[in-house]
Amino acid sequence: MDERATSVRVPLSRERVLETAVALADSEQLGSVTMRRLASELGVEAMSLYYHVANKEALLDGMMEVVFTEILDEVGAIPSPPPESDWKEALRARILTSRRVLLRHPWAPAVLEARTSLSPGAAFYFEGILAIMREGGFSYDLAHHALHALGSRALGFTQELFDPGEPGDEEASTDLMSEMAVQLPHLMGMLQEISHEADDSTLGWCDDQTEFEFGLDLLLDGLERILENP
Amino acid sequence: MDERATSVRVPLSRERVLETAVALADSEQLGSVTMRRLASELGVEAMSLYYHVANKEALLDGMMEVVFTEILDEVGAIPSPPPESDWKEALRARILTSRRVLLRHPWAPAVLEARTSLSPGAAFYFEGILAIMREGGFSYDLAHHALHALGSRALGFTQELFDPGEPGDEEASTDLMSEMAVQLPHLMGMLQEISHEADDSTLGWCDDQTEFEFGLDLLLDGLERILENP
DNA sequence: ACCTGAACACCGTTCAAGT
DNA sequence: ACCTGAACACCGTTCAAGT
Repeated sequence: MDERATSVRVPLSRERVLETAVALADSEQLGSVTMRRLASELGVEAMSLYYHVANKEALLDGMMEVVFTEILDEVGAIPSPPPESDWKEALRARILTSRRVLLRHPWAPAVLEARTSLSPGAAFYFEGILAIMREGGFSYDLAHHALHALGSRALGFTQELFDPGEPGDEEASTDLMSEMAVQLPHLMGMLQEISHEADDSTLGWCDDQTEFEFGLDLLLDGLERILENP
Repeated sequence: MDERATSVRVPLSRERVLETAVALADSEQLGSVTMRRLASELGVEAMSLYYHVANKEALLDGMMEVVFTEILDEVGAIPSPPPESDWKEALRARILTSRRVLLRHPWAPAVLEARTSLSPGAAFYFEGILAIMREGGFSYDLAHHALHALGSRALGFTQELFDPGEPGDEEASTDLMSEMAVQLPHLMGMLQEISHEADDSTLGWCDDQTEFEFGLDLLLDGLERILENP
């Protein structure tokens, strides 16, 4: 039950610190990862962490390296693109693989956006993306534009700007609803139509995976057009 | 010089609190907006703020409402699209206007992404976007896909995942550089080519505005194709 | 080499109290 | 009605000290 009860105390190490931090963020949330809480999870005092990690920023960087290692592992499992192969399919597969890993670490996108410098793990990931693009005939210039256009989609995520929540939820005050319908007719129209369709969809209200792939394919198709008619 | 020296103390109000908070985040950074700091900026004790604002979360929501009011003001200044007009141009103009406002409030995207519920200001903004799409012949279903595909681009921003920094900066250790060139040939190739081109570009290293418009047009053109060949 | 206790300078927030 | 002082439970981090 209690790890701290084991007779031989496992000594701390940078890896153990980072992996415990990742597990903590996974099972609770990023906010739960404080130096004190993480230390207690490891059966140790907060200050001991500073022996293995420079400060909290370094801790977050280290957590991201753990995630990138996972991504690169899974992406490496994909057979590298056969020569002259379909760059679009290769990119799609790599990106959706990265997405699958990030879905296991929902806190990672927020950390990633806060970091400004390019970490080694990220560099290797983008190296792979660029290799596929070059193989597919992209100039460095087009590849550069493509990376910006994809943005976080190149890593398999987009941030939802809002969560429409359950329709008709929270009191469902008909007054408020009808007032909204008057002031926001199109928004209400869309929400109603979408919520109706949710009935025959499998993944509920807004199927994020479907939406992600829709946007991704829109961009990939657009890049293909530019590539073919420069 | 010092507002607190004026004989008549301007009483606090929700508006004054929110506007001061926005100004503080603009001139410094979001991290500078603490209850204590904001209070001292207003010549008041931290606890006084709680009379006008429920808590820090409500303060951030209020700050976003200030920003959305600005966006809606500027967007309203654009003549609403003449009937049967070009939806693509109308969308583009609206989105680039929102972007111009957000560039004045660089902290706003981060706050927006942290919030989960749809604020009134955001609702009105998206209502306008949807109205243009519907006018242009979008079904609610396509409009819904389009909103997801655009993501934060609908509001005029994308988050840069990393800042490549000055090339050859930070010691410019040729050892490190040549090692990177071996392990990351495509990434280095792209960065070198891009940095060369920066010389005849006006906006420096990576012209964000150009990149933003490139990605935006890729998506708008893609949507147009879907609309015309359903 | 590795871990710790005490302390510092910060947070957001409460509560009872002042005018 | 509006503002405040003192206090609480948290942060990350330092530093000198223990083994």
